[in-house]
Amino acid sequence: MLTMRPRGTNDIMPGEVETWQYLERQLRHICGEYGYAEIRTPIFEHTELFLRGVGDTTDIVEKEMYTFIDRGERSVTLRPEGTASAVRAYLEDKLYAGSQPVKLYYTGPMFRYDRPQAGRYRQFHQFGVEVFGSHDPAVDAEVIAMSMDFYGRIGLKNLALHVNSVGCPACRPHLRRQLQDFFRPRLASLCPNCRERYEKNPLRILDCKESRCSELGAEAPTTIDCLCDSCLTHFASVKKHLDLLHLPYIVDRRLVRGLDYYTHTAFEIMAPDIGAQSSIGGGGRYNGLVETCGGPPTPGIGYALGLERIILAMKNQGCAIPRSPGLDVFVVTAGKAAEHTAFHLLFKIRRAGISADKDYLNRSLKAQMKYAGKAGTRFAVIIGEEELKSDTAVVRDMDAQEQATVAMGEVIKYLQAKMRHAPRLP
RNA sequence: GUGGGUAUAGCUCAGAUGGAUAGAGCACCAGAUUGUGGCUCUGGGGGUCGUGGGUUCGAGUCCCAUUACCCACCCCA
Repeated sequence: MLTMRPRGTNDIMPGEVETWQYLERQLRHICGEYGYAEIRTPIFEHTELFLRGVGDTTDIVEKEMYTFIDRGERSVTLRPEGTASAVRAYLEDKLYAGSQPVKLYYTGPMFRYDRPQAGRYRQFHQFGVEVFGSHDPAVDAEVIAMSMDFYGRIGLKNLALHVNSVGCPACRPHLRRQLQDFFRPRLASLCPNCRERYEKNPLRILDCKESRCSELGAEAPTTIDCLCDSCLTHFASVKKHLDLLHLPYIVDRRLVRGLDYYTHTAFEIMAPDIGAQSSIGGGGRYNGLVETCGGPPTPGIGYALGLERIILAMKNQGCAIPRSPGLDVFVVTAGKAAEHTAFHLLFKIRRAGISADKDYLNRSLKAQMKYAGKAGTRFAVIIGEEELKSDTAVVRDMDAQEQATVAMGEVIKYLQAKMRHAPRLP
């Protein structure tokens, strides 16, 4: 146990972490372009926030939360998603009092106690955005388009964008009644799960993956059939705005999504070839959530994407993932006498803004060269007895296999000139 | 929470029907006429065979349990 990480968690090691940094860089960049500001909320919150915010009949709350009692006997929970915290912060820090809309983004680890599987972990990482304070369907389209824009920039292809409207408090009861009327005679044929859903949340039956249920549900009235006029208008406008951007989408009448707080627009992005957990992002509008959490009636919309699944999809699609460049310089010593001079030079090189390292294992010249070569270092700066005597250093270009003897005082200038005239190829 | 598969060196894996000092490739380290990397050659260090029980004269190999990983259900990112 001592040397094993907890189930469903991952170490992101050198070699892999560069991919994460790359994605985080791209995400921050795109947020800047779209006018979203970063928010950093705690990784744990009072349990009641998620009970209220996520919905206490959801799977997340019913069986997936990491909840514990702290030393002050408060029940706290490792966040299973990001929206609830954003809403809490919006209220606690009174962002509703400032200019609207408020456009936020966040990224970081989320926690759900679930059985690990391809693309599913107990600690996983999400990036998400939330927009508070606007009813405008164009915002729905912006949020959707922003996610699609991001996927495109990192080179993901063959994605399917599913959109739907799940209605509002005005049309939900109507839909609920229609669905119950429809399923009542077929109740016996539904899976046990869906028999429960019939009472608690018949909408979710449409989302069931059991083949029997989905066959039965094929003829069922869907959310779209029961939408009120304002919902229909809103949905039409969202689609119109997506059309304006030439964003292809599939109207998926069966798309419901598992969190209770969604109203109006719901959407999900699916990637092929990453296993059964094919959703790489999703979101929707949650006009009632802020009020549910004790705030003023405030419209909101957001989405979240899973970084692990994005990376999985990128690997499977062969997307280019930038590698970190090697060191610029490795300072090599031949003989112990040169150690002091080498150490001093190493720091002068670094202070000049050139990345550099040296051997700390007392290795032979040959071994140091080998190490430098393997690490992809651009230059070796070699100091031995002869160089000490003449106050010089040998600067070797590892790729070009050329070297020159340079006066010690000129080494940095020489390196800078070399790097300027022949920048390293990626 | 349910089901299936896997677990042997740092990595990828060999090790029929139980009986060698448990192997290979890659990686790592050191050498190849004593100050120079990537190729080649030679040599070397490394494994309580996931863990704990059991069967047996004898278990990496069979049985049970346990843990982890992989995959699927479920759900979702």
